[in-house]
Amino acid sequence: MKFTNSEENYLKSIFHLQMQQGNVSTNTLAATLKAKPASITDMTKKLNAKKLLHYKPYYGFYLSTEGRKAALEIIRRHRLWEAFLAEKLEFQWDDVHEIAEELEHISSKKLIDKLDAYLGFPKFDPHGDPIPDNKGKIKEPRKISLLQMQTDVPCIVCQVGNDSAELLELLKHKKISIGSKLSVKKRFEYDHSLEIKINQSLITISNQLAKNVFVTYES
Amino acid sequence: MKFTNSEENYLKSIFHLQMQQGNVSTNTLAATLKAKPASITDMTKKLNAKKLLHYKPYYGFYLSTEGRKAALEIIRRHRLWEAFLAEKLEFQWDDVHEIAEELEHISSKKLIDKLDAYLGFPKFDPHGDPIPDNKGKIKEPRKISLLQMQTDVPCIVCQVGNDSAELLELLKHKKISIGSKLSVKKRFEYDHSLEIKINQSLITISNQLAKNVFVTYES
DNA sequence: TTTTATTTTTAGACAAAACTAAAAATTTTT
DNA sequence: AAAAATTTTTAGTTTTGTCTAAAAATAAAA
Ligand SMILES: [Mn+2]
Ligand SMILES: [Mn+2]
Ligand SMILES: [Mn+2]
Ligand SMILES: [Mn+2]
Repeated sequence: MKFTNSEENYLKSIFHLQMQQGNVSTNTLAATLKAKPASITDMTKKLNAKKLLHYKPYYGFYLSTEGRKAALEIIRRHRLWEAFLAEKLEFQWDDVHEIAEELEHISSKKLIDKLDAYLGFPKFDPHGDPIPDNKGKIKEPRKISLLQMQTDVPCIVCQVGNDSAELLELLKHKKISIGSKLSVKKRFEYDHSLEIKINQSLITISNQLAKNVFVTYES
Repeated sequence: MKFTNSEENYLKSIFHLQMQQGNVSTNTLAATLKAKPASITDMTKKLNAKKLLHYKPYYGFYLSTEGRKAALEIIRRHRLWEAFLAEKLEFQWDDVHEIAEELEHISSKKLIDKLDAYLGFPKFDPHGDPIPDNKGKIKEPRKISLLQMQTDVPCIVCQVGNDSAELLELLKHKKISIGSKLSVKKRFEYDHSLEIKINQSLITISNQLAKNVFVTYES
């Protein structure tokens, strides 16, 4: 699918914010894009209609699988161009970002794959950020502790914090294992415990346990 | 000064039309830009207000000194990117134009001058068209259309009339490219087609094609 | 020199992407 | 639980670039 420059900038910013915090709010996105909140709502509705993100009025939004895929393509283009500017054209590393902001919107797949090959398939951009490959895969596996995971986003357990018998026993008892699909439903401020939905039922997880369960977004 | 993509496309097209004919008319520009005449009038008035062209309602228009300077910068960017795509990224010559149509709008002067240096300050793009230097100077080659070329004189293809996909496809099929050595062997009065010798074989070329193939004498 | 055809311009509409100002929903504080 | 503060959305405008349909100007034909 082909997007406008503006749509692409939104997708990219939402992706980045999502990496840091969980759910993205209208105001934070407005701040990073240097736009007014009203403009964010407008575009958010448009991206929602295109099924690029999940949006519930007043409760923020997060990218859909589609949207995440698109964002990764844009990030790939951005970082490959940054690599080109720095390595081939001898730009300083603090000088490449602005130009890459424009180059990233040129969407020819052939162009980007050829550029990638020309640069020798670099894994990182000049700032050390990983460059997604042509399948959208990033070198570093993207894992988040359940504590960081935003609510209501389906995700998959991919790693546990350690191999202690006690931890594994508890996980086994709660029927959580690598590959389990779940989503965080609620957080309690009192003891920082979470309620998660797994296997069609709601269960409670302590803060200590959540800290040691790592998930990735559903692919 | 900074222009919108649309303004730049208009400036470029007007420049090219001006090279062929003299004054540019609303309808011809509409045809080359694949837009409606009403749109041309709108943009023409805007460019006139910005003093980029001289415009007299109902009597066509032509670029001002300012406008010509801007057009040459865009053409410089376009052709440098085409050179980059062909030489560094190994694109075919009939495959570079479309992508350069987008790249040409990235206006960083530093980027273009660095790209120019990286390519070794090329004088011609993959289609044999001259690349303006960073002062806007073009080095015009001494060239003759195949139509004007006398028979049995060896010559070298140095330029094609335009970058249209259809023209390039036909040239590719006939194995004619920049640098090809050939000589005109025969002309036919009936349809003004020619027979030329190229790669040790005789092939037929239509009048329309010959008009758009330019050659220089062998040096 | 009228009439007809063509070209060009105007008038009005539309979509995209932004904005301001005001209303509505949510969150926080009292 | 009510009031105040904050966040988010809606409503209405603006700019850019395009379009269609109709009017006006110019060019060509009769
Ligand atoms: Mn950008
Ligand atoms: Mn970077
Ligand atoms: Mn263009
Ligand atoms: Mn060219």
